[in-house]
Amino acid sequence: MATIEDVARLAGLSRTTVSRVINNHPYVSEEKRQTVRSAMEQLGYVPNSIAQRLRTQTNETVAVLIPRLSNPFFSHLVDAMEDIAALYRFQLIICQTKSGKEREILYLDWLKTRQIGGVIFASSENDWQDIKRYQQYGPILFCNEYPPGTEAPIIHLDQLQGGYMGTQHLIERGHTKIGYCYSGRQNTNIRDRFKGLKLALKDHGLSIKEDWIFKDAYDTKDGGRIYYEIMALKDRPTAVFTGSDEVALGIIAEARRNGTHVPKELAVLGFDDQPIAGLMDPGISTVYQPVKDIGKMAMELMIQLIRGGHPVQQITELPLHLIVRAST
Amino acid sequence: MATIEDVARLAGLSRTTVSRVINNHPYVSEEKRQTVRSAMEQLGYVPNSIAQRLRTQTNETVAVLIPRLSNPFFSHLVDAMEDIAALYRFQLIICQTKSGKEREILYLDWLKTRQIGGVIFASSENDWQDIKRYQQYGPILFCNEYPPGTEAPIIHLDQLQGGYMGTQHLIERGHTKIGYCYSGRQNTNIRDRFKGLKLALKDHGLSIKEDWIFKDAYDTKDGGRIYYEIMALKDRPTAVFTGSDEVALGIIAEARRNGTHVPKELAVLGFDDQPIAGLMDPGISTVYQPVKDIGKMAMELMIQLIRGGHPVQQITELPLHLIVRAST
DNA sequence: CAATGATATGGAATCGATTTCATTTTAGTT
DNA sequence: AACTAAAATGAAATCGATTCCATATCATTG
Repeated sequence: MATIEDVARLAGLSRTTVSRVINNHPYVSEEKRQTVRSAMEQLGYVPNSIAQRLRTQTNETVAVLIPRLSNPFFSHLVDAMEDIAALYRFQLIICQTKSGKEREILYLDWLKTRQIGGVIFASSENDWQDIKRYQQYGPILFCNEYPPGTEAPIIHLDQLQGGYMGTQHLIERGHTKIGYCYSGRQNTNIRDRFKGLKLALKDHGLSIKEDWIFKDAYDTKDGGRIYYEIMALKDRPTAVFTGSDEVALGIIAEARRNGTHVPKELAVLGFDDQPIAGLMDPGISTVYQPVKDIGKMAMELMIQLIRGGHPVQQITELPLHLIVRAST
Repeated sequence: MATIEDVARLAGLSRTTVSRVINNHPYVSEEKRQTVRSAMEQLGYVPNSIAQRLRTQTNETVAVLIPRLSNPFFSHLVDAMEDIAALYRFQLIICQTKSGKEREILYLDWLKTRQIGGVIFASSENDWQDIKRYQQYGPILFCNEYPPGTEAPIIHLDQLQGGYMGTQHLIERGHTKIGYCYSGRQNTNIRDRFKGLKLALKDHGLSIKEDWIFKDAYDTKDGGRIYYEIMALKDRPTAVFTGSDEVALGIIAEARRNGTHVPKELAVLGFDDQPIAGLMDPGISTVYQPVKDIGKMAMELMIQLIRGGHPVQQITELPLHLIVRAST
């Protein structure tokens, strides 16, 4: 591998001049510039970016922490982030935390050892106080989810508004007995969404029964189980606000198998607007989250911060959109 | 940020000794070892890995080139790769090529500039000759797809066997008029799969009509269109082997809407075994690809190569599995 | 007791770039 | 022609580690 030294020698000039040519600095005569260029060409020289990073103390790599990539929400989020990163020639490192506290810290340590320039949390299990101490090593920001008390830039979706909007839609369709499913995990997003639901109910003089709240709702299988749990109730909800399209799909599939009409006997509202939602028959009404938008915004901001911007404790909140199909 | 120099000064020892402690080298007395340890502790010192990389000329980061992350096949593949990378404390960099030749080369240049230690191609648009020249800068291997003539390690799925197996299944179900859909792109995988189909037909004294080959089949929408194309034919296939579950889903959905019975009037075989395949009613028969397995194997091999293994021109081929549901 | 090998430690070179500072050359002004 | 500012160039320091080589101490052995 040719080094800057080799180029300098071949060109009969100093390393300084070669460096100036590489970095397009002024005060190099056109003649020498050409000499250097051809020497670089001849040797197939490219600057060693590790050496550059060490010298300039910059690191144009961003780590993104997500629970797992096979979750479509996160793969779409990272997809959008990578587009922006590539645009600025930044590198994007994938870190799957598997929702583990220790894994998160493991990846944060990469910030400490200067392996990466900044960290975007797309989900987080640790408390803010434990993450905070890493801020001194580089910019940290949150996209989508964030721990309570976060003192760092946050770009997220207005889950409260999403919960409110979805619930209001069900109420407008004439439902007064509305059920709710959620994963059972407690994070800001899930909490806010539930707050939105309760707020909408309250604003319309309604409330939710304890029996109508279903936990551990992650996938289609859970949806199937929840269908039976609903049917087993004496006082049943006539509509369910599920936390995900998968769960909605599970409920709808089981309902069909058992001859329960959707939405007449049971209305089902999904969340996410994943491809399946539009393809099912009946199509699943759902709440669309502008994932790509927050992904792009987060990466844009991160790049600015790494390039020397000042981290402002700013909160950006994007609205969710209701997509009405046939299931409600 | 504390440097090794600071630690040495505080401990009253040389940088050499501190380095020896960091790297667990012998010939350091237990006493000094403790002195160094506590100095490191006191200063909150961690070695700068950029400096380490420069000095040791090692780079424990791997770039994975995929068309796009929102394609579930690739997000699952990368998921598996990241698990292994994390295990060895390697970094995984995501590179979405958007199936663009130039983008591929852009990322390959990162190998040249030493930003990354090795590259895994999960798909590739460039010819082998154009990729070959980058081998001198670090290990390159192919996982899933590869250009003809590749002289690098390949880990892939036996698409020929997959095509054969799927076709044989349809023949066993009594079909003699079998249609085929594919993306229209030409890569080794798609070609091999088609070869498998033709081979199975030939072995049973059958053949395919030009009219029964449908191109530009990427998603559900295309599936819908293809359904009508099939129905418009005078001499119709009674079964279709689609290149993806999405396309199969599109055909099935449109068939149902038009009262065409699946599988009686038209049998549909998918590919990939994506979650929807099992959830649909009727469930989609499909060909399952052990994606996680090739992902893990590829990353294991890459790490060995980066650690100084000898790249052998080896080809690892994993079999596909048939999953029979209700659509065939 | 001298010779030898194992253990411990540090000085200085090195990895491959950028940048400061000093020096020389050129161009412009009076 | 003399003077000054701008342009061009290079020597050497620097980023933060590792490692080669030299040297010093210690224990062991014949």
